[in-house]
Amino acid sequence: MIYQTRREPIKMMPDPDPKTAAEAVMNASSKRRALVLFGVCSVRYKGRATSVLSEGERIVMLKEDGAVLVHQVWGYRPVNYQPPGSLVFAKAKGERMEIHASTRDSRQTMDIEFGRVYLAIELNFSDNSLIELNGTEAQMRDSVVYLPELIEEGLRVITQEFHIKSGFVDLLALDRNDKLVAIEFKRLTAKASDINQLLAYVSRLRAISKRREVRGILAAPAITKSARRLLVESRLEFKALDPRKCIEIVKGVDNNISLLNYLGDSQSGV
Amino acid sequence: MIYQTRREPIKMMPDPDPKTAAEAVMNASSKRRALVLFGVCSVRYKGRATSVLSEGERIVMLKEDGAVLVHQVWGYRPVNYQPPGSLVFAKAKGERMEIHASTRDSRQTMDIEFGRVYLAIELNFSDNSLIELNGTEAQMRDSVVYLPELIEEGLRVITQEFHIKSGFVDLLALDRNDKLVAIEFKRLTAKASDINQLLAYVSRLRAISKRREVRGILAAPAITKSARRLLVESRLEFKALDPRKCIEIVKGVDNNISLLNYLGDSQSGV
DNA sequence: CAATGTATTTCGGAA
DNA sequence: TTCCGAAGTACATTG
Repeated sequence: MIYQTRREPIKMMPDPDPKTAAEAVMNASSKRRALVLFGVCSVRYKGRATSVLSEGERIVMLKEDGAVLVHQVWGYRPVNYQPPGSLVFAKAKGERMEIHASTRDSRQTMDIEFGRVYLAIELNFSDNSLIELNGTEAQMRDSVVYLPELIEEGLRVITQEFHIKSGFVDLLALDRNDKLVAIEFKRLTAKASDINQLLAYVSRLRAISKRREVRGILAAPAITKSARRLLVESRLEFKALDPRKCIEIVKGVDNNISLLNYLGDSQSGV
Repeated sequence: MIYQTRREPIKMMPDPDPKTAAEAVMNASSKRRALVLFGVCSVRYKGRATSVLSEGERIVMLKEDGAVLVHQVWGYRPVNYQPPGSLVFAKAKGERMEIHASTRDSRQTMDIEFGRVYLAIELNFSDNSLIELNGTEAQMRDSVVYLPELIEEGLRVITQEFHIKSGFVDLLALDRNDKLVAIEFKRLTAKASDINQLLAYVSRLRAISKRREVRGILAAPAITKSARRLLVESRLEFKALDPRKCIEIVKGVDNNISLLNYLGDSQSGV
């Protein structure tokens, strides 16, 4: 007979003294478990840049993969952090508890000094799910591969992610007049830097393929006014394309739905 | 006589039922307090893209400014989120608790469904500190403004953040031969896209200032091999400049230390 | 408000 | 490993 111990998903340690808190950190780290701390701390970082954050009440997350995040009670980003793969140490120092985290190459180090820990929570969490994301730039590209008419009639795709010195061209195609077409996709409103990117690719392609004329098309849901001016001036083209509408096309192909249905929806008389 | 209630920085609610958990969320939200939840949840997002994340044990942070972060026990980034300024609602639904967060324009919505909440913590935190960051790109630029010799002898700065159609030129200067010099700073190893960016600015400047010759200098701690090839081919120049070394120069100027000290350090016989 | 570029960017993918 | 560009990017800054 096997007695299965009931897994405790969270282990709470309220108001630990510095020594207990330090042990909790070292213990969680060695077991590769996540630990969340609530308390008063200051933070120093030294690495690609340096930073100082004076004392305040914060949330500190030590993750299973060695990532360390210091969160304030506002904002999307951690105010301080160490990337995944960091090594974590902790020790009590009088009335304070210090956490030291460094990347394996020790080029980046972060030091958190807790003047007070209100609560420490060790997590024995199970989570095998990965997020499924739709509406990406890659799906915009795929939808045009499946349905080149989304850009224009008579377009034939040659290749994707074509490597040239200046970078990767999202999509390379030939138009009905056999001109080479470089297409750059953007999920969001296209701006000046996006035009520059496309222009660099087109210039490069023109240098490579001197025989053939080269067109450049930016496919995005919208474009800023100044970016459009730059685009027109650079003799590039814009094609409105919404990433959300591209999802159903990619999904439709995945589900073996006939492409003709989509053609029927988007184009009359095809 | 005033009786000051002792502020409770954290309020723990272990193992709340769905109704209690929903009330905790609504309550924290109305008081503009942060709330952290530990439990089993699934997440759906619909907005600029769409995403589905199936059930798993996670940490959910509802921040004072309306930001909502769903963290897995690994990784730097939240697996799902809503940006600051979001509106948060919660309700019990049978044995489950649902949190709905949407941006004010309701263009982005996230739904979190909790099958179980192990623990909810309301935070009454005080944190007035802002991070002080050093070694930024802006400081690289400033250090060259103060000490143009960092790039080359005889350089005279004209202006910073010069707006042209293609974007902003970090620094515009004249060299000893009165040629126009566009300088682009990068904190990290420069890559192909950075060369393209500089090249776009230089081309634009050449179009504007037809009289004067225009040089383009990329100042960064390092450059990738292929980026260097592209740079040389584009007749642009590279100048090694470490953002960490720029800090002391900017700081030195702030502290009224004579620039000559630095010149003495970095250049012999000046 | 729109527009632009940085970020201790992180992250994944391809050569 | 190096290198590249996307990101539900967020964020600050400037016109």
